[in-house]
Amino acid sequence: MARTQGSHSDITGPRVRAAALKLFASGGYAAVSMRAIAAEVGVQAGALYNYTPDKQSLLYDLMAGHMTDLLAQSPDTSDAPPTDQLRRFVDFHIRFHADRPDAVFIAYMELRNLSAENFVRIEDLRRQYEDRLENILREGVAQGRFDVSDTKIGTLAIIAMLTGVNTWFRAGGRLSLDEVAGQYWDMVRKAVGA
Amino acid sequence: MARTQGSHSDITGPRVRAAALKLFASGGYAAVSMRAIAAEVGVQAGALYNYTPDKQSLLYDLMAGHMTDLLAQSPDTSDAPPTDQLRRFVDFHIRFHADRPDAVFIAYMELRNLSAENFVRIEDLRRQYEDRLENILREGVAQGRFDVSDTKIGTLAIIAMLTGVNTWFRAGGRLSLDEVAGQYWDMVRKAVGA
DNA sequence: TTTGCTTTTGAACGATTGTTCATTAATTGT
DNA sequence: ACAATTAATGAACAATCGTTCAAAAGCAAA
Repeated sequence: MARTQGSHSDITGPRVRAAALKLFASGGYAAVSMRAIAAEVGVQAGALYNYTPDKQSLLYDLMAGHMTDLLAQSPDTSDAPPTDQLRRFVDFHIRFHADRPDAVFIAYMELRNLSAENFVRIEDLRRQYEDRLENILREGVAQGRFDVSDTKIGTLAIIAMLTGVNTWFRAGGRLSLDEVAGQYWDMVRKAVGA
Repeated sequence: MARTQGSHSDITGPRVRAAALKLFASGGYAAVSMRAIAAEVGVQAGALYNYTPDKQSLLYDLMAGHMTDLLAQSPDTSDAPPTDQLRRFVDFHIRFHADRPDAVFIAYMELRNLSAENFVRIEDLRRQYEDRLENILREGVAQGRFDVSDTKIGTLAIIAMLTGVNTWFRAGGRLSLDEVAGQYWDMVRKAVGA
């Protein structure tokens, strides 16, 4: 056998990325073989190389795509009051991350499996995202609305706290996403003294 | 060659665990071979099996040891006021984790590489630790000293925030551990309304 | 229907994996 | 000095790894 009935790159390509996302998230990049990804898609391992030059690029593309989406969709609220900006940031972060747990998991867990060049690219995107929150905190402090003694620490503390939601939140559980977002906003608001 | 000069299980055993800790933390369990661990120790791969039945046990023993230490050393403050208990918990958590970044990293990142039975054992230890914080929050709420609408969420949010310190804190950096611990306590105190 | 292009197979490559074990050397106890 | 025990070697095992590629088969346009 060779080419199979109904095979088409427009279909197989996305399925390869979806399979890699799912398996990398559940098993870890190093523990997932190209043959396992191929089996999830329903092809032989060799066919994957029509869609990625190698395994490393498959990981990098998933992570870069995720971080790019994060930056593209994060709200631009630069003319609103700092407290409103912060509230919208918290709400966006929780909802964006709750929507794509696999991509979030990979973006946090597989950094060490990136090549050196790919690592700095991803870290740059992450820093850009953190800077958006830090700018909000700085503006709030400058306007005397927030009480944060070190905005860098505040930024990292808030992001760690918010991203931690992904370790336990499951849709359909005890709490709705609205309730979770509301309670985290309450804690963040109090923590920055707003 | 066979047994080497000066070789002794009391020396090699700890070195095997130390090498595994270091390499698992930097490269990830799945990406580190038994031969790489052996090379770090300075022996051949076969010699490792005098100290562990298999690679999986090596990982489990490291994680179980870490979690057991965490529980054994966490302060028992059950007769102090909730605010004091929380302050001591925050301080302990930050310092304990800052002291052993490799073990912390493994305990959070390698859960999925545990066998099913080992996973539930480690998760049980983690839940015990979280329960200690939640009991503090509950007591504070019951006494009207804390304002936390859901103590389970509050527990997970605080632990995520505190453990996040390990992703960026390095001894000798811009901030001392005292300063970091102080600022996190400030944020936690405000977040729970104490 | 023929032609050219796209997509996949399936076998093969050398390298590496975790683990076992007979052998050998160093150490310890008498 | 000798015997018993401990600790390491190094070769070997089957399995699996990422990747390549000629061959084959489906598809689209003429």
